Amino acid sequence: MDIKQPDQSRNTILQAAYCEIHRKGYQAASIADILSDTGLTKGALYHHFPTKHALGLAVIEEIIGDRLGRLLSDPIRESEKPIDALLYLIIHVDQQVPADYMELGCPLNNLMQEMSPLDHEFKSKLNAILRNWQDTIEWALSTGQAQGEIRPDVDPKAAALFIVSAWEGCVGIAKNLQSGEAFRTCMQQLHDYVVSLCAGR
Amino acid sequence: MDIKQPDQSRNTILQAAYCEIHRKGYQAASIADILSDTGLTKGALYHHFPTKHALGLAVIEEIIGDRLGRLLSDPIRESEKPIDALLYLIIHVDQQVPADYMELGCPLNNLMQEMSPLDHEFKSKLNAILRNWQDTIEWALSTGQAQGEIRPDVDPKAAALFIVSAWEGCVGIAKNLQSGEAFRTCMQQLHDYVVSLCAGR
DNA sequence: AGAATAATATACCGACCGGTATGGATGAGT
DNA sequence: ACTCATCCATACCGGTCGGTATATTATTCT
Repeated sequence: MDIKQPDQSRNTILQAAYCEIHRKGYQAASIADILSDTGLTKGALYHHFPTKHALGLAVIEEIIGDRLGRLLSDPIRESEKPIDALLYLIIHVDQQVPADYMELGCPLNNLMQEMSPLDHEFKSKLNAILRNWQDTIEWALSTGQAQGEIRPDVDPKAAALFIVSAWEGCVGIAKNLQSGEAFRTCMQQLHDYVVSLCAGR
Repeated sequence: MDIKQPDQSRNTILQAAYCEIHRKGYQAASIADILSDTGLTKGALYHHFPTKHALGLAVIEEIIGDRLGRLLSDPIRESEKPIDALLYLIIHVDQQVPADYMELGCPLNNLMQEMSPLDHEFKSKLNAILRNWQDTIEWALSTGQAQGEIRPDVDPKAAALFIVSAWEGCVGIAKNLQSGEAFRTCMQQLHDYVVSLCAGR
């Protein structure tokens, strides 16, 4: 046995669990398979996490929420022209994401589809992430209205809800069709929708 | 034991499997639970279906495809003004569907999300249903163009792909939020998108 | 240095799963 | 009425799952 590194072990398990869950879903992800990739065993896992359920929640909070925020919210929040940032993201998000995302889909959406009707803790944590994303887009639309870019008759909250819904829908359909081509044409249509919310069109 | 009715038994099992899969997903749906609702046993099931896999495929082909076609394609195909039929469906589909659809989501989308990356037979059969739906909407848009309702610069195939994607996205998000309200506002935005494809806007 | 505690490995358990083997009941054909 | 294929129930199997009990090793504290 090597040196014991609790924090690193915990993180190794979290990452492996994330990958396994992303590939197979939460319920089909087996503890044994998660551990086989790492050099660790059940003793380590059940020392850091009381149950598989807790491990799943930790993956959501500490990995998925974090990554999604960094990828989809931060660029918009940090931009002075959030609508431009949003439009840029819609078109170029497929280039900023690991290659397997196309075939495996969005981890957030996958888990929501699988677990939200089954477990209310999963549901609330996943919905918090979704809400955060939606709020960001709503903020972008409101800011766009203040800047005169977005038409004043647009309802930012409703439009933001639709954008995240359509976005996840595009990812899901592209995953089923196993087609990056389909994803891009689909996101191009979403791009056109957002443009249709802009003033002077 | 009662009188033997092979066709009815097969159909009973198919329906029970459909409900169980709709509630829990394919992998989490257990043979025992499927049968417990019906009065039948494994002997009956494995007489009519060689494996759980074959049962799942039969559910897709004989139930899901059928229902989706009846609900979402036939009204459009049979209408003389398909765009109006499409817009009507987008707004009123939530009233034409069993109550549990809101919390359980679309059976087609659920299965696509779960199984398409895992099994190519599931994927191809599910994609065939999706393709059929998309083709219907593409046909509606093309017909709309011929009737002068839809702008000529609209790409019917791309727009149809986006509509089904966004549609499934709306259902999925509404399922996670457990909110019929969210579903309706979301579909209203999809409605507005389709209207934005119409001429004279 | 010694004691206490944290961290990890190993072996094991009961529950459940999909699937099978077998046999009995039913109905159709002759 | 006898045969035979269809239909279905029951008991059982091997395998996998999440989880536990326990022992051992590493670290930290006194």
